[in-house]
Amino acid sequence: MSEDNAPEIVLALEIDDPALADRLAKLLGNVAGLRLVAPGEAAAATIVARDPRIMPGEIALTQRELDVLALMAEGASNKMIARQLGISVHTVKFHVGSLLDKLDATGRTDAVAHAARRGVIEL
Amino acid sequence: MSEDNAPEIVLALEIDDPALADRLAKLLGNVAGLRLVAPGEAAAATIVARDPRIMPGEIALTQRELDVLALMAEGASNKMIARQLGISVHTVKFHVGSLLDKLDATGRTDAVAHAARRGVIEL
DNA sequence: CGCTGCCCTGGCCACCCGGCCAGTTTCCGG
DNA sequence: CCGGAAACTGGCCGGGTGGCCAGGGCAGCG
Repeated sequence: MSEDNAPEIVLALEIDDPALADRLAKLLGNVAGLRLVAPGEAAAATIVARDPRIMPGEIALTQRELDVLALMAEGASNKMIARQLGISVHTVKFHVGSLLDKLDATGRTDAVAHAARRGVIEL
Repeated sequence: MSEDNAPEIVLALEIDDPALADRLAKLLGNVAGLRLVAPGEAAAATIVARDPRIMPGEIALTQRELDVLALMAEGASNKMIARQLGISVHTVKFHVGSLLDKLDATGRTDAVAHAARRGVIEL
């Protein structure tokens, strides 16, 4: 009593591997209630290539470092971060230094990029 | 002669909306050749919530700006970028300035973050 | 031929960044 | 009680960054 009134779920397929994409398209094409996206159409969900959750070697960041990192990703300067967190610029630099170290980055831009790549933050 | 020997495709589900996730899980559970991921298992593909292709308002970046942007995302300094592209630091600054303008960013870190968000570059 | 856009370069300067030194407090576990 | 880790603060300084000024060349277009 709930299957028939639910609208179709529109799925987009974003797979580089042609073989896998083809098999998925075949399999999903036969499922009632499911439909693959039409060109230009907005999809409810997308099937992407590989599992983004596998990230071996979790980075151990302290809470404060995460705070600083998040603001860095917003493009905030050290001064802005200091104001935002209610701490001194020196302390911000201290945490940024730790982040550069832990994330193996050469600068704040590199740090944000690395963090985003490893799933530590979400852009 | 090719269907039966193909291994099952393991799919991970990463949907915030519980209702949508539930409906998808039900639908996909009945499909032969498909299997949802087991906890801790690596998936061949993942179903994510939104359609990543919706990015209204394409940013018009010149080729040179894309070059500079890519190197910026790698954490390269202006001097490094200049060496890499065989141009002067001043020219790099010029392109960086244009990027900050077009991407509506306050600094190079912000520019990379914005570009990544809008799909201009891939981290 | 002018106009426009892109690419390139120089100098100058205020500010920011990252790395170095030093110190403090708090809290948790051995 | 005495580490150790985390958080916090200060000064100093070389180099990086971003914004401003000024130019130049070279392609395509009306």
